[in-house]
Amino acid sequence: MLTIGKLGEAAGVKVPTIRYYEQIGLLPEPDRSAGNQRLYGQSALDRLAFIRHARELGFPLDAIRDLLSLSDRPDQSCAAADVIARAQLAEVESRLARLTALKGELERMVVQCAGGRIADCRVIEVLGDHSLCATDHQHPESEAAS
Amino acid sequence: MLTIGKLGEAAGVKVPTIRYYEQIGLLPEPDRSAGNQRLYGQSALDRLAFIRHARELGFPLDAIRDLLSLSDRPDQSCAAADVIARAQLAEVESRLARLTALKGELERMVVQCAGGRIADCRVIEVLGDHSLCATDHQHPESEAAS
DNA sequence: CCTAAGGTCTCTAGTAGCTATAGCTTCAAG
DNA sequence: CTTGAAGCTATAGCTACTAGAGACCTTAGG
Repeated sequence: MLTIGKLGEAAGVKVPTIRYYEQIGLLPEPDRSAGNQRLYGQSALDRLAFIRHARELGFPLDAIRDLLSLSDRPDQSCAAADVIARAQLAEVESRLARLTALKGELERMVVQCAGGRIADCRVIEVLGDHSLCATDHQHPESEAAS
Repeated sequence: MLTIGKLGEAAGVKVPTIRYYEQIGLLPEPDRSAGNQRLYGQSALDRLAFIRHARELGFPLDAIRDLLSLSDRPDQSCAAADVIARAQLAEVESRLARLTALKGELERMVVQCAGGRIADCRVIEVLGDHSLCATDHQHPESEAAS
């Protein structure tokens, strides 16, 4: 049996994050010690490692919730899991495309900056005038994972 | 003079977002009509367009705040602006690298899924076992822009 | 001049995915 | 037995907005 600290260490997840996952129902409420401290077994560790790995791959918690409930029913079709993974892949690809365009624009901007006064600064100028841009860079929307 | 709706339309920014920018001090408090409605002039439009463009390029609001105050002092060196832009470029490059790794992993995962039962699903299996991964994909941290 | 529609006002709360703080209790080592 | 680390709950904060409630203003048509 692991305390929450040991569990976090084993799974590479911070302690408050584990409590947060429990709070939002991603992890079941564990048994408690006589002194009311959480105690976890192997299944909690497996589940938390799964969550962490999916987070690393950028899956949102809602998708992870679905994936977890799928993995709890091993006999069903994996089509649903495939759909979720493909959606995540599409999301990553679209973010990649936007970021690539941004990178080009930022590079152009930085390279052209001659290092003089603000009044001549290419960075400030480009920011103030979108028509100086090569692309139509639409907002890079994204998402985090710790 | 523009109402907040016209300003938003002209700059491509939603009305509540403009009020939000005012609230956090990115935009100055504008004059008001007799009926207490905000009225904006050209300078507000320029400033808002600058902000929008910088957001599209992924700059965080704090960086935009700095860039705006730099652009208000045209005679100073643009070194500081250059630093901010280069930091943003570095951030974008690092996100790109992480996303590229994620994309590879997700592709591997999806391609290997044979479409059978959950118990055999490569997607679920890989998520549950990080050692099946090719890379050490560290968390993709990111950031949004509308 | 009146009315109706649509724009604007303020304020509050919600989103994702945590992180941080305060003030307490429990546990393990010495 | 004491002390310091680790745990507990509860609340608030982070980014950058978005959504909603309920009231007020503005303007075009009749």
